[in-house]
Amino acid sequence: MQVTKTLDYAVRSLTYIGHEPIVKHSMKEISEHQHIPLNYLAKIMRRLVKKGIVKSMVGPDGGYTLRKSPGDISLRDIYEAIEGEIRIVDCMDGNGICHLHQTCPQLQVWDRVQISMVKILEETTLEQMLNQKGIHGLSRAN
Amino acid sequence: MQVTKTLDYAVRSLTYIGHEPIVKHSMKEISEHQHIPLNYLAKIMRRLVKKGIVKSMVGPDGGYTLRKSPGDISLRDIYEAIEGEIRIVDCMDGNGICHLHQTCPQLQVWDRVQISMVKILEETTLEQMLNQKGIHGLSRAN
DNA sequence: CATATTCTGGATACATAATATCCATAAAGT
DNA sequence: ACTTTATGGATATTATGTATCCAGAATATG
Repeated sequence: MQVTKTLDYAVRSLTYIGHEPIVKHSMKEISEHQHIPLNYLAKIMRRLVKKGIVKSMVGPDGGYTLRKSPGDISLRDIYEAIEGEIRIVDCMDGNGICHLHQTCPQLQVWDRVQISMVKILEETTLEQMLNQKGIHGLSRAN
Repeated sequence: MQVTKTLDYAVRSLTYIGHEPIVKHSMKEISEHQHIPLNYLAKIMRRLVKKGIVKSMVGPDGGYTLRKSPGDISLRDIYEAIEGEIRIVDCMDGNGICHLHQTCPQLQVWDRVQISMVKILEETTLEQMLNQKGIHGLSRAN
């Protein structure tokens, strides 16, 4: 139940690019500024390209730009580009039927958790994150 | 970002016991009825014992009972017994300082997600789950 | 056209965590 | 004594996340 490093890398790359959405940013540049292993970043960027979140230009002076405006990129978009469809429980087999029990006492709770999470991710845009610098000392639920 | 099988096992065991909270249920019995590998279940039960969620009796006709009433056991209790403190991002090092950036655009969102999740888990008791049989076809956020 | 630069795609290796198994021991009932 | 059941720790197995490598394609520049 944790945010993966990979997703963190993706968000960091996008916020980095998002600060100058028009300028092209090369993988090398992103990698260095955000401390992300270059080769791994390559893999991440491919997924973001494939999902239409960033645009890529090959060749010298190539790099990446945002394809949409920061306000039109939700964290859900990013999440799903990296991790695939959001699904916090994996209790369903191919037929959508749990082979153990016809009735599952847990399903409803996890569903609520997931729905609430999706809602927040959907409401949060890259733009909002870009405007959120300098916020610290948040209350953590310990 | 997924519920682990282990946590699922724990909840299933507890709902199983919770149906007859007074009766002692042996690991063997739970294991068979809930299709959980016996030895693995042993490990899980130990944690639930240690956290005061179930009570154990050794010897013939031994087994487990709930230590508290189902209404007093929250899913958060179970989660934390199994997984430890809830923390969906692991971006903090020992000093609580992110060594990469002084300002993190993501932190606030993940915090919101976590808080909302903790809230739901805290509000949900074992009792509620026990009364939730037969609920199906929930809307999943796809 | 030749060259350097940068992204692409797939294969592969490595690390870490989740899951599972095993065994020797202690507790307790008959 | 003997059987049953939980305990504790060690270890193995598997899956997933993370990282590396390399050959190839696109493209700008001189």
